[in-house]
Amino acid sequence: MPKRSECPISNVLDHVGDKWSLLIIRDLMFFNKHAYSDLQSSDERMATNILSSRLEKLESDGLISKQVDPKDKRKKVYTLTPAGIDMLPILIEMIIWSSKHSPDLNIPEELVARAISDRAGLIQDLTANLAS
Amino acid sequence: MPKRSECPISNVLDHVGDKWSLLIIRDLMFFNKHAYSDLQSSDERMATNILSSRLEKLESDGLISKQVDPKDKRKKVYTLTPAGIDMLPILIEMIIWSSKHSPDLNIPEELVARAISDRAGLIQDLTANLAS
DNA sequence: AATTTAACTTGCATTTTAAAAGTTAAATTT
DNA sequence: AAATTTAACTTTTAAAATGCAAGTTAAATT
Repeated sequence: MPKRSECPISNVLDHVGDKWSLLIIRDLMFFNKHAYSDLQSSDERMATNILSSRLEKLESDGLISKQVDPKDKRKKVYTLTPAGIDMLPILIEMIIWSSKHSPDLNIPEELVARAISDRAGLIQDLTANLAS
Repeated sequence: MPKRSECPISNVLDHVGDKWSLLIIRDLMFFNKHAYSDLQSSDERMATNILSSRLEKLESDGLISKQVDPKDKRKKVYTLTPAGIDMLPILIEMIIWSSKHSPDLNIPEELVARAISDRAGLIQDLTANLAS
């Protein structure tokens, strides 16, 4: 996706403005998924060709990186780059929005509680965990 | 878009997970645009049929509302609902992300500075402005 | 050596998008 | 009052993206 404007919001959407990319980032961030098959087995059931094309774009956009698993060379290990990790605050605000406006969803209550009462601490902890 | 899962992030994407919807919300939120023609004239140049379909979905999702302008009955006035206003923190985090990772963009420096140093105050002020 | 697993790619039908032109009702101009 | 312009769309059609199923390849396991 070419740059559509100078707008910082439009810019983020140029990277992750679709139904799937942020779910990949979510899985890498919150669920410790690192393999292609892990990502494919999420509840939203992304088609394999779409997953493939999104991983390719996220990697070329610098949000994720891909390495061969040294223990099993069939496997690829997908991880977030610093730019990908920095999407975390956006995801947290989405969680907060849904907890307020879609109370019908099954959202871990303690996560929401901490996101609201200790946002900075939560971001700090999750970021530290991802860096390691 | 039907609900894809119980995930709060997926849920937000079900509402605004495309390249355009959040730009409409941005224009209503930051640029005081309220008319169809205003929205169409943004830098990103959304096609008129897409704008129309997105406005329809955002309204049926409860993020915006539409009224006839009493002063000029040709005009419709689009405004954010409380749920739409509550997307603000998500947009702010996007601005912060872009300021950090796409420094080539022309982002109002004072906005970014305040978003970082006085997030709560900024949200408070913008929200108050939108409520009126 | 044969089978299974992981990570994809390919082919094709369906859906969505984009670009351009057309429609309708209300307001403005002549 | 009639003609023109404006605002908000809708329609049409081609191009692109999506979704589903099946197929491929290399590495690991049996």
